[in-house]
Amino acid sequence: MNLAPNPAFRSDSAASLLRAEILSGATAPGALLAESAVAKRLGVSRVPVREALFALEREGLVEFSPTGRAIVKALTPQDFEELFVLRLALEPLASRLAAPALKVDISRFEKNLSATRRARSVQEVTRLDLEFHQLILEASGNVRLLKLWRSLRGELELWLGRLHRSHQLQTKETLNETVDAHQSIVEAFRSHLPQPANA
Amino acid sequence: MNLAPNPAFRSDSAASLLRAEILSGATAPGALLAESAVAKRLGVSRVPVREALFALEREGLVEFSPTGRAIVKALTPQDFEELFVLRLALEPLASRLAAPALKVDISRFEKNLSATRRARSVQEVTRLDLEFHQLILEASGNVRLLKLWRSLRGELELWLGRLHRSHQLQTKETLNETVDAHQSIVEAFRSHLPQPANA
DNA sequence: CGTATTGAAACGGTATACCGAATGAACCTC
DNA sequence: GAGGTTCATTCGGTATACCGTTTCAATACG
Repeated sequence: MNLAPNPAFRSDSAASLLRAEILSGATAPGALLAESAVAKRLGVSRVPVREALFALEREGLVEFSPTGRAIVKALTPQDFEELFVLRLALEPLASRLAAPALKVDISRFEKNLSATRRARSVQEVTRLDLEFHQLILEASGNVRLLKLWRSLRGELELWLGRLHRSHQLQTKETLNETVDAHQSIVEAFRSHLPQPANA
Repeated sequence: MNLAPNPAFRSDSAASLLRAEILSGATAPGALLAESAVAKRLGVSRVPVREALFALEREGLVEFSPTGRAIVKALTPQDFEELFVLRLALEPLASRLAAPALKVDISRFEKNLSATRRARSVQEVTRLDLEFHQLILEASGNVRLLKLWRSLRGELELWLGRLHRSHQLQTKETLNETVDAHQSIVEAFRSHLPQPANA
């Protein structure tokens, strides 16, 4: 029997830990992530830490100084503008691609939608919103498009987390707008689908 | 005095060499790029080779097997379709962003355009075409958009190179279509620009 | 003849060590 | 006291070594 092909690489573990720390705000924006220090703290050598930092850079959570130092990304309002423009281009594109070719269960969308209706915190809404759009991206069938979107998702989560911690997100509006928008997308998908034979 | 901040890292050199080999077709699609072998061939250790391979993966020239082996990407027609769809989404977006905010010299575009008119090989046309669009991406001011596009550029070059080597590109049509399209884009930019005060 | 087994070679993930460059603070100069 | 210099420390880039896993071909088995 084949074992799992990936018996928990240390670099993946390191990336997960650092990712959680950054998204939770435990490590401040602009903070230096020195390889040696992180390695000692996580109990591994510098090599897997190095790879974890590269991975986090691809996710947009970390950036490198010209001399190769890894620092926690500090987002500016202009960064948010850029991300918003790109979401507004990529996500509708994914919808157009997914609509005629949708092969996966529409039930996954409905499940997400009802979970969003039951959501009780703004973090939950934003998390489910991102998940909803990721479902669209996956259904688009364009793996490169999904990759591009993923490379933005980390930064979006980073930004939303910081906004939330500074109490600049309003729950009620976010929830209603999100549910309405998702509802209409699901309807559009349903109208393009062949009639389901049964439950 | 400050020296250049980057005195030619071995990992960059390794990436450049491997990139050239892959784009020229010297290393066949699907070929294994074993770290040890490449390291010995280039006269460096495995570490910089490793980083070079990661960089090439971001560029889409290399992909990793589930067990971590790096292989030269083998493109399918579906891959080309995906790339085409994304170009068709990203490049017009960049044009729309660049048109009102264009700050850089329009002369750079004109220089590229006239070089394209003088081009005498299909490789030259495709290279100048990619460069033209990269100028637009840079003028858009959206650095994330430029990054996304860059991550596709490598794969496009890979594909075009292979098409060319199998004689599936026609020079004449490509040239005329490219020049016409670029011409109209430059005109659009010009009409949105303030009148130049002088030369 | 096709299929399972096994064993050696190859490969990737990680640890450790070394080195030059970058950094920042104490020090000196004016 | 402000600005430049020096020097010890820190940090990243690279080389080398070790180990478990994967791979693949030779071999044994049906």
